[in-house]
Amino acid sequence: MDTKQELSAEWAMFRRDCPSRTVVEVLANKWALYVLGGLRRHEQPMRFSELRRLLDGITQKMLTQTLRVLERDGLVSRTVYPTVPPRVEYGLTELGVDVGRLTTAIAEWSVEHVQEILTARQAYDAQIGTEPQPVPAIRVAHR
Amino acid sequence: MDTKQELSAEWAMFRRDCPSRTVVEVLANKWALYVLGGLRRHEQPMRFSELRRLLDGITQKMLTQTLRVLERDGLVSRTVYPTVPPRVEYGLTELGVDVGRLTTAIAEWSVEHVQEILTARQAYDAQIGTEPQPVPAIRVAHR
DNA sequence: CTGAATCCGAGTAGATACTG
DNA sequence: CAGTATCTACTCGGATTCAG
Repeated sequence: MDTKQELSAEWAMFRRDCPSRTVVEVLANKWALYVLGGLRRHEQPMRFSELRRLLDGITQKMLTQTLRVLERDGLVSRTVYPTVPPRVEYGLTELGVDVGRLTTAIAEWSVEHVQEILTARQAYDAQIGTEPQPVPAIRVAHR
Repeated sequence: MDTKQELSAEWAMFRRDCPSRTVVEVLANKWALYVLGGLRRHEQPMRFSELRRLLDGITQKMLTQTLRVLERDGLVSRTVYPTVPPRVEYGLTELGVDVGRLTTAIAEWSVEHVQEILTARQAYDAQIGTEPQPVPAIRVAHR
């Protein structure tokens, strides 16, 4: 096959030019994760303002932006009802439901382990400044 | 219990003041996801430069920064060998291995579905500008 | 109600140079 | 080798205003 740098498929995903990176860049985002998680939990389409209320703290701008990106990637569906005032509903596509399992897992894991992590942070922050005891570096041949 | 806005636990994670958000903000990051994924795949501690090579495209600055954050949160362990030249190895803690399952799942899902998503993007981008047919909005009483 | 448009400060990320 | 330290360019995200 390829005579170049033999790169097993399992490692190719770490390469800069792997197209999957563009997908990861969309998913590895706080609001994208919560939008997918919120829609998944609700189990049915939600209106813009409904999502806005659920995702406490998100601005209208970020919600719009996030929804557009997810819609573009085929993870979220957008339905406009030509009424006055306008009514727009957002739901997950099949693909969105699928990846939603994963993003939801991240959010849930965070809830389950938040205490351990907060403790770790305290420990880390505490030993800052108490560490700098420049051990008289042992010399070792470096290969 | 709480007389305030009855909020079932399943929805509390979406609130702005839920501590778990600080964890999600760490995990919902491209490089954090790849660092955890890379260390997990390698199955054994990796040196700084080794990780740098694997995570094609990451700058030394971002790698250092990402590793610090993950170390602070107790997901990554850092071992310094007092040799010359210095040798530092990074590995996953128990907690890191655990969450690594989830972040790896995201990365793998991205690889598996990148084609569908690329197609969705093309479709979305194509119908931009061909859509604006202002349907003569049907008037509907609003509530 | 559902956005689009703008302004703007803060934080992010890259490139580069230097150190133990 | 494994960082730290800068400097800069740029993007993100928030606040505000306006519109269909």
